Amino acid sequence: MLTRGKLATQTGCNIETIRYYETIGLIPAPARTASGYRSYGDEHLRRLNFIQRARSLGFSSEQTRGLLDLTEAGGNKTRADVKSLTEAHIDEISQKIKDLQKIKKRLRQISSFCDGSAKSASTCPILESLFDDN
Amino acid sequence: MLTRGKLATQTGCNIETIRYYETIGLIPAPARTASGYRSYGDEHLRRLNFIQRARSLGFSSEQTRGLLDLTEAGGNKTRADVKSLTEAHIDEISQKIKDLQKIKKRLRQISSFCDGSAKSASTCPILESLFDDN
DNA sequence: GTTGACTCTGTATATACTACAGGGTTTAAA
DNA sequence: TTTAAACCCTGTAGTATATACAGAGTCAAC
Repeated sequence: MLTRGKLATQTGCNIETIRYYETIGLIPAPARTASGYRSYGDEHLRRLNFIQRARSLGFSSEQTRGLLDLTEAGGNKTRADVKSLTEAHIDEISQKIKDLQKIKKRLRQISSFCDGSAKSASTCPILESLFDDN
Repeated sequence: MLTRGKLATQTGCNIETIRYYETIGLIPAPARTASGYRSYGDEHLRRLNFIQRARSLGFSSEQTRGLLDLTEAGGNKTRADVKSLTEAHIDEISQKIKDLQKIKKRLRQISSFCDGSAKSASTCPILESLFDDN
């Protein structure tokens, strides 16, 4: 249904990256046309969208594979296995959300401070706080 | 105050990565002892902690530098500049949080499904939904 | 004052892409 | 129907972001 180029366009993924993901086994090798062109379906589209999102959120290829593997535990994983893996991922994601919210809070302070009238940003005392841990 | 090794230990950053960040200018070159050892202070510690966090959240080195630069707009940026940059970062971060929340929601569904009693995970119908966009 | 842990620099390797070259295929206008 | 643009194929090279290692110097403690 989809050529590699169309898959790239629809996902926003670089066309070469799609081939790369195939070589490292992150997306399955698609069917080929008679002339050898790759032919992708909706499954590839959804999978690639998920991979893109996970990568942009700081998950490595291996972590992303781990998330994807939850969906295809081919009989060798029990529900208990999947559950504990899933819980671990949930904890990790919760931490990421917390970290992002911290940064967002700081940025909001910066933004509202910048509503002031001074010309230069260099005198802004709140900026320093971007480094803090709270 | 801190050697490179101690900075590595306290931040969880690989010791070689610290040198790398120095070569690409992500952290400033620290003072040196008489014998040439790097000597880091609290400023380096906080900056490196922030870098680590930002990188783990999917910000590139350049994006991280952009966030850090907000704190040291050396007179050449107006408050309006800083504000619009900051707002853009806030939007980006909000999107990341949304994406993480979506994934987390799906993982929670998986987790609660796995409380069922069947032995194999391969029959779990919810797993498929990990790929969806909602 | 010697040994073990640590640091220095330079360079090599790994991971995750991204780009390019040389050639075949598809599409659509001339 | 030919032919030119646009696309796909493979292989390979380059870039970004680390990480590891080798050989030599430094520090701390026993």
